[in-house]
Amino acid sequence: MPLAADTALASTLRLSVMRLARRLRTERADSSLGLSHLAALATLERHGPLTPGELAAQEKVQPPSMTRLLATLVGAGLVSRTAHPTDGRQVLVSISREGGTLLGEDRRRRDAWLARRLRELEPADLDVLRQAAAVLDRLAEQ
Amino acid sequence: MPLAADTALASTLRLSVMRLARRLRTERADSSLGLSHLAALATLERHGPLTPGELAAQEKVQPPSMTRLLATLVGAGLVSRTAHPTDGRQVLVSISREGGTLLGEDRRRRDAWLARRLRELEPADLDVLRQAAAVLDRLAEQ
DNA sequence: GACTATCGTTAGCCGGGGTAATGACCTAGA
DNA sequence: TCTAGGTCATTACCCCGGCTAACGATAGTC
Repeated sequence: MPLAADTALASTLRLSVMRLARRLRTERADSSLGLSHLAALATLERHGPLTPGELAAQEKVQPPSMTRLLATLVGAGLVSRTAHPTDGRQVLVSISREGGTLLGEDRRRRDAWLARRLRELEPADLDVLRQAAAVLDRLAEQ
Repeated sequence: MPLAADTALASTLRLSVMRLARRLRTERADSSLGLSHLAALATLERHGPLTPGELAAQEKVQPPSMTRLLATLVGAGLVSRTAHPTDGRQVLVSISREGGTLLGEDRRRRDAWLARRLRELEPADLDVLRQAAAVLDRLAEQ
């Protein structure tokens, strides 16, 4: 009965993923910036300069929340605001050199913990994870 | 060079897990109770009656936060407070029948989405996930 | 040239986390 | 035995990061 097997797998897989996600999240208890700040920074790095509105949409956050978030980032010198070339209402936000550096460090630090744990696994397990990563991505997409 | 391969895997695996976790989290946009409430409820179901302090420790939360959280749950009739048999300072908190029911429903609802997605995968992919779940658990533990 | 729409921001609310202080109760030592 | 100190839950209060509503400035349109 493949259907019953699927729901059982769904249950255990959900718990496993959430547990590891929580662990990964807490393994970043520093950097003074919240997750949302880092996420916004990462999006800016990926997409290049964006308006606050576009960034808010990307991050699934309301514009006022993004405004406040940007105030923090600008204050820390991690992003900069520039005037929009043609539309006086809009603003362009771009990541600064410092922002890119901080992002890289944070990413490296978070990967470090997981990489250390991975080193304790059997090669066969690593292979499973390698294949699983792709499947997990397919599950999450859309 | 297995070390470089590990850090690359760490990076992609971290992103995959976090992405799926976010997706699973948002696939629960209702039930009026926050994640912390459900987590506390689940812990009570797993461990049986606990004192607020023990529960707070389990949930990695400070006691005052647990007090407030419990106030909500008690108010909703999902848990009940009883006096500690030997220690007058302490309190025992246990999940109620309604709490168990609500927990089951929430779990079922969350599993449903994932189970539906799993049904669209190849059997080989399912096998990978089955093996991966165990490995992910091992990564998260401790 | 006035009217409307859009954009970013400001003002203020709320939930859920934290620390500090409080009160009830237990426990050990004089 | 009773008193001093420790432990537990709770209360009071603050912070952070979401949200909606309201507002000022600028574009676009008739």
